[in-house]
Amino acid sequence: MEHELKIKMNEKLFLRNPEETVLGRKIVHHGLLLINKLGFENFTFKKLATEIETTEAGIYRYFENKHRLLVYLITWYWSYLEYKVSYTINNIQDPAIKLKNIIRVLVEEPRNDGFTSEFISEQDVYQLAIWEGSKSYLTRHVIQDNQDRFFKPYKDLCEHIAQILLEFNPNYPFAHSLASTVLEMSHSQKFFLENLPALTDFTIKDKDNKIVEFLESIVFNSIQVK
Amino acid sequence: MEHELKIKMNEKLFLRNPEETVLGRKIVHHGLLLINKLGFENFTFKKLATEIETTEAGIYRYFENKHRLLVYLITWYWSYLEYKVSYTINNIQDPAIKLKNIIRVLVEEPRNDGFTSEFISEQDVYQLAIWEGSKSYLTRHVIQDNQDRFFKPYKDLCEHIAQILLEFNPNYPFAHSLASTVLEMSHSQKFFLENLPALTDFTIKDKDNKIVEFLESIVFNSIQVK
DNA sequence: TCTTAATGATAGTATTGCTATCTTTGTAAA
DNA sequence: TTTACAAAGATAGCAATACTATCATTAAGA
Repeated sequence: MEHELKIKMNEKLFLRNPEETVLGRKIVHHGLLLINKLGFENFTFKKLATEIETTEAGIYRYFENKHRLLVYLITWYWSYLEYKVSYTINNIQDPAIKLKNIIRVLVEEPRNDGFTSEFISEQDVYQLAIWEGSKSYLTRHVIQDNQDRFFKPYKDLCEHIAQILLEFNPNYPFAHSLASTVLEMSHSQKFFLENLPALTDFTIKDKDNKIVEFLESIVFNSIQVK
Repeated sequence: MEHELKIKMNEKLFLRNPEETVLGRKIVHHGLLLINKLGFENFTFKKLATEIETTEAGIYRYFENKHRLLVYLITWYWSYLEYKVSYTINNIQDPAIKLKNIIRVLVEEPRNDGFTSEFISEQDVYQLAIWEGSKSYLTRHVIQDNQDRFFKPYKDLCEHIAQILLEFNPNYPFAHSLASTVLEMSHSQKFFLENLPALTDFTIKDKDNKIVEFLESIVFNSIQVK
């Protein structure tokens, strides 16, 4: 039995819910592919419209602008990750094992593992998160976007991880910062490895194992009770 | 006696060296201010031209496009940081003290401390690094830009810090990744603190001390010889 | 004084980032 | 079965962006 993952998206992210129509799903699906192909800066609604054989105006009926589409996709990813994290640590008692599982989930490129949504591919949205994730909040309207709760999935995920860090060591004073550090670095180190390898100690051959080791070492050495 | 800091910029970053002319320096100086004011996405050469009472075409004679100007400013910042790092640890033997000094230099907002260039304000370029720094490399042309050595100052700085980490513990296997983590986090955590505080454990009141503590704890717990 | 580099002034073009309007189509209630 | 209504298609248009090109003017240096 497949478990279709249904993520409740923030309604302020769109003008018309893209999940509900064929065109909407095409916009999200091909939007993701096209941003990944061109990079966010070179991506336009015009190009997407051509790709899916609709009109620019048609896309604007769903999303106010391309940044909203980006945030839509990235928040989907965070929600998806949060679900995956909850799922993988379910029934585990030992916070150390929980944390190890979480780090592995963060670092490993997702496979099609049954969480899949119909129209958002986990692999693709993971690549998007690596390349474009921080552009979702590095804007002048971050405060307003935050008030509109666009970053709630990210903050929830961070909070979740922070709570497990505190479960391990209730006196650790930087649980949230350490959680956001691990989240950010799981993307950055991967980007660096592939594009600016001098900023890391990994090689493509290492696959994900060394990044996992690195993040584990940071986490456990930090929260260890002395 | 003032020590004017002269940073040798990568020549591929510009079409005409902006340091050498009044207009060039105005472009860099006011470009920095205007990107900080508007955010990089909303910044245009047209707006900058109006600001400094020249023409768009005039600016294009110096920089191929606004991204090159961004990279120019950000690499200036990295070079400046590298200089500052070298300066602050000069004559210090103990790698632990070196590292503490470096972390403080990374986290503390620069004051006018005599390293100042004539036309680039350290405070402003520091704000730029926090808000727009990662956009300098999060592009589809990162590989080409890297081949053109645009990121050499960043990599040098990372290498420098990595070497000191290894001085402390020659067996630590993730010196470069830890160095880039500290570099990235010194910006991210600051951005989060000011804009998405739920991702941190700091408050504005804490000033920089807590971020310093946090980064110190990560670094020293990681590299400690067991 | 001549030369040349830098700047200014102006124009133009393709693309981007939208908004507006009008028509067609497909479904669903009356 | 007609009606009606929402979604999508088609088309137009407009201001801003991201450039490039050309020609005139100025300023400094040889």
